[in-house]
Amino acid sequence: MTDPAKGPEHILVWSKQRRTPRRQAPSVERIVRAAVVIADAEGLAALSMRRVAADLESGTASLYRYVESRDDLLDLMIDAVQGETAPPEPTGDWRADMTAVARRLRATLLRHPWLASELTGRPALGANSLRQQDTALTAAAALTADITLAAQAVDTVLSYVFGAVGRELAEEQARRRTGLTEEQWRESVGPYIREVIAGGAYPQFARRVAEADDAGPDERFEFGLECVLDGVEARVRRAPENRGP
Amino acid sequence: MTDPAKGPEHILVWSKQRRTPRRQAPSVERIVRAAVVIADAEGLAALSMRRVAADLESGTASLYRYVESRDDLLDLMIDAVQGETAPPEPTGDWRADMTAVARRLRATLLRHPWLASELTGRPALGANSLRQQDTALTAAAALTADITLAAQAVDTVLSYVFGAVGRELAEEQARRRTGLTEEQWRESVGPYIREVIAGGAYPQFARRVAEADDAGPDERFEFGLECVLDGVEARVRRAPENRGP
DNA sequence: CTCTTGTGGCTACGGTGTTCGCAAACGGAT
DNA sequence: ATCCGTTTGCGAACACCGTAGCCACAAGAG
Repeated sequence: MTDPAKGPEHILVWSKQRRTPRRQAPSVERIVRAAVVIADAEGLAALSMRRVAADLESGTASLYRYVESRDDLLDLMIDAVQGETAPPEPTGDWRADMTAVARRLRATLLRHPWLASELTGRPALGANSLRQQDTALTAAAALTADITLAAQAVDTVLSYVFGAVGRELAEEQARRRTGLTEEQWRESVGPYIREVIAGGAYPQFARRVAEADDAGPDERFEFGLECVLDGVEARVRRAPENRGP
Repeated sequence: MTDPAKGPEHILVWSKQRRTPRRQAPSVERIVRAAVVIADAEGLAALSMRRVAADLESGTASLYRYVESRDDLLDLMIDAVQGETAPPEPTGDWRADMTAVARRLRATLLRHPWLASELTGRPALGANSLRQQDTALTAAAALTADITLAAQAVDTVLSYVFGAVGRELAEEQARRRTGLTEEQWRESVGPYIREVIAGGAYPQFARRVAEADDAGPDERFEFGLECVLDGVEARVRRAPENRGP
């Protein structure tokens, strides 16, 4: 008769305490913040609605009062992290300003390893993403008054940053996923690489590995960035002749 | 004695027909091919082991005889699509060769919209990925004998390509996910954009949208690529002085 | 004909995102 | 002080996922 499977508040129905004393409201910001913390620390795979709810000490279904879906939450996370550092002050020196934008974007992408792969696949239209666009355009505007050209310059530079960090993250992510240290990773990949090289195909790749004088990630990024800025600047400076009346 | 819980083939045990007539073996290649088709057509989200098995008309669990896990399958897919077009013949003209590599990479990434976001997050160490690396290095070797410099040049160019296509895909992916046409998408985003611009922040972004003279994706890609190649070439040509004895 | 072996796949487990509908709490009007 | 409409939290359930264990069968060996 009495239902023993009901729960631990075993007897008197009317004596059950208020289920919860009206916890503090989750609110969109709190949810997004918690989700970002989880994703940063344990990767996107560990980010589940249940997990977020647990960290917030609220019920899972409650989250849906504030966020339409997991996908929605991801969009909010993306914009949130993009707004966590203020855009640099424009100095009027387009190259310095653009470099600052690029470095800031890189730092953001590295701080949140899930960001890059999630950004490939959804357009950044949130307020903070747009502010970043605007800041970059302001920098480029100092280089040329032609907004079309400036936009293309910005696109080119941001594309480079995006791709460079993506490749930079790839290796780190792989290590993180397997839980190995830098040392262990090298040791586990080494034999395979040696074997491939010994095969004789890929002679240039073999040379690269053998004479490996690879710089650290920072230097590599800066090298590429300088190249891109050089190229963009030269091309933009050359272009206006083609369109003046 | 008789086990009634055995199943619905209720009477004669020996009369049950062979459950399935021993379908043709899945084999790794067949599995990978099927998975790629699904991911291309319906996105990575639709790619489940059950779905692959259904398309192959085999049992789900059977796939695990050939593939260790879903993650493994993704790695195999990545390398498979990278090998589906042969690398271009090197001509000795580094710029032409590098352009060919870049265009080919872009084409591959566009043909398989899931590739870019999956590549951010795992290093490409498959045979076909390595061949691509090697081809690019061969092109760069025609520019400089310094393999370290060549490697950095390749990294820079590939980073740009990767990032540029990533941004290019973002919008398309968003549309695809919502199932809207180009037209509908523009209409659904338009009001929001107008609202943001009307807010007065983001003046440069507003200019860009207003004076929108944006070229098509192909032109944008080529513009950026030329910039990057210009910059890389100039910097590499200038560098060797710093390291000669 | 029997025995061994390899292989396909059913079943099940523990997780996921999401929905439904109820109960509790709140806020205003009476 | 009491009632009532609205908002809010959330337990339970659904459909689906990746994966492990085990069993039944086909094919080859003796």
